Amino acid sequence: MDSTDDAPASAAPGLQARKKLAAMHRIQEAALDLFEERGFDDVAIEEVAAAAEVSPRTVYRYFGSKETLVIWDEEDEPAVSPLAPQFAAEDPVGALREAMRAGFAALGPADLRLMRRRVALVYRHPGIEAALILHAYEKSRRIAAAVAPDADRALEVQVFAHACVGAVLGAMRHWCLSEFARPPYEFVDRALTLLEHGFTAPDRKRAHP
Amino acid sequence: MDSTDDAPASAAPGLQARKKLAAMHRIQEAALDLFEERGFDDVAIEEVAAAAEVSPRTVYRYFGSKETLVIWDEEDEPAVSPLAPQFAAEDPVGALREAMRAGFAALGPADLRLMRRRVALVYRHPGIEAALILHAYEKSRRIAAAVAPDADRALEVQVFAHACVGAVLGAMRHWCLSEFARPPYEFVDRALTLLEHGFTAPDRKRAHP
DNA sequence: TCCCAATAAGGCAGCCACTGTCAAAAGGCA
DNA sequence: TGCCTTTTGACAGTGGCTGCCTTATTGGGA
Repeated sequence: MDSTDDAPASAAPGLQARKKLAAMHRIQEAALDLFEERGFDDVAIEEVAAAAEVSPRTVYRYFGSKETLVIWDEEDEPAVSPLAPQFAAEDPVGALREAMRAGFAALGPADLRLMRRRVALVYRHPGIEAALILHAYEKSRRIAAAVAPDADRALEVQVFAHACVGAVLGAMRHWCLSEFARPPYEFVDRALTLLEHGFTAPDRKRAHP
Repeated sequence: MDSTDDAPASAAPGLQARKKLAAMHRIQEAALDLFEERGFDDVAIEEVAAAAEVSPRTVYRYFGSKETLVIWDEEDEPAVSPLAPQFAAEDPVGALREAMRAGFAALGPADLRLMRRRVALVYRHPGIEAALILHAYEKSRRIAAAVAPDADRALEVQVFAHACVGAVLGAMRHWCLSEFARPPYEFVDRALTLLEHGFTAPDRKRAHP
């Protein structure tokens, strides 16, 4: 049905799809406002819906869960498949690093501000964090399955994927803990460098080199 | 009731604590039975409580959430602090490997059977998996904070901790996917070996292109 | 042995996340 | 304009989870 969009498939998302996307942004904005003001647990979906001027049912239809209101990212969905071939390359960590660098570089100031708000909420509420980690794990496993469909390497590739998720989420967490003092890519870069070198003896990298 | 443990608690867990632990085991057993029979989503806490002959309120008091009925492990709690000094050693992956090996070796056949049931349920239901991942992440962060309280190494240690969690969970997942054909430690061992070597070019380990 | 504090368990009422269903509305096409 | 597809909203219901209060159960002292 909608998968093979008509003539202007790639560049034209369709009219209704745009309206839906605009509504999602409006709903997420309203949700973040309320969550920051009164806390995630003390805001009912009904209030978010009222603030965004849609019905509660529509909020659930679009987002599926309360946590998704925070972790949803428009750029997140189409980025799955084109990433896969990158990881089949010689240097998968380098590919991920480059993808993250490009991703952050493409963000405008408004996008970055939005991401900060979302990250801050994620690490203030374990339930949201759990949803984010699971989301990242599943996404990484989809990529892993695309890279290595054969069974004997599946474990290795998946462990690598999980490690990447752990590295990126750890970086995001420390970006948040540092109160966003430095650009997020620096944290990701440090985390990924660690993955490359392996963990034989991380204590060697102690205070005085 | 089967409270046959009238013997004085040797290690000082207290009498009531023992009764509570016995009840928790009984409740978890009843929950696993029902979840396996009819699926996690189609079993209400009320039914679990009835099967275990306690009140629903007590189930929540003991476990806090429905997912915890599956992921709870008696051995899980005291194992936090004694693990920390191990990781400060020269070879943290080796320390984890040894801890896991010893942990699995200490399991009796009944324990192993219980773990298989729990793992199978975890990977059949994303919500339970999310709870388990979050639990593992938080535990790993507690250990990480104990190992490296200083701020500048915090990111590195946390990334390492997350990577370990990803490796172990990936191993558990493939243990489950293999239908528990081989001992679980083999999967953990393979996953941890990967962490040691780093991810500079895992494709080099390919079968034969 | 009995009684009394302290703690744990049960019962009850309620909130709210989430879902299925169906009717109303909006948009596209002749 | 009228028909048809898709989308949205309203309603009702399920069940996870919590706070509050009452009722057992336990342990200790007179």
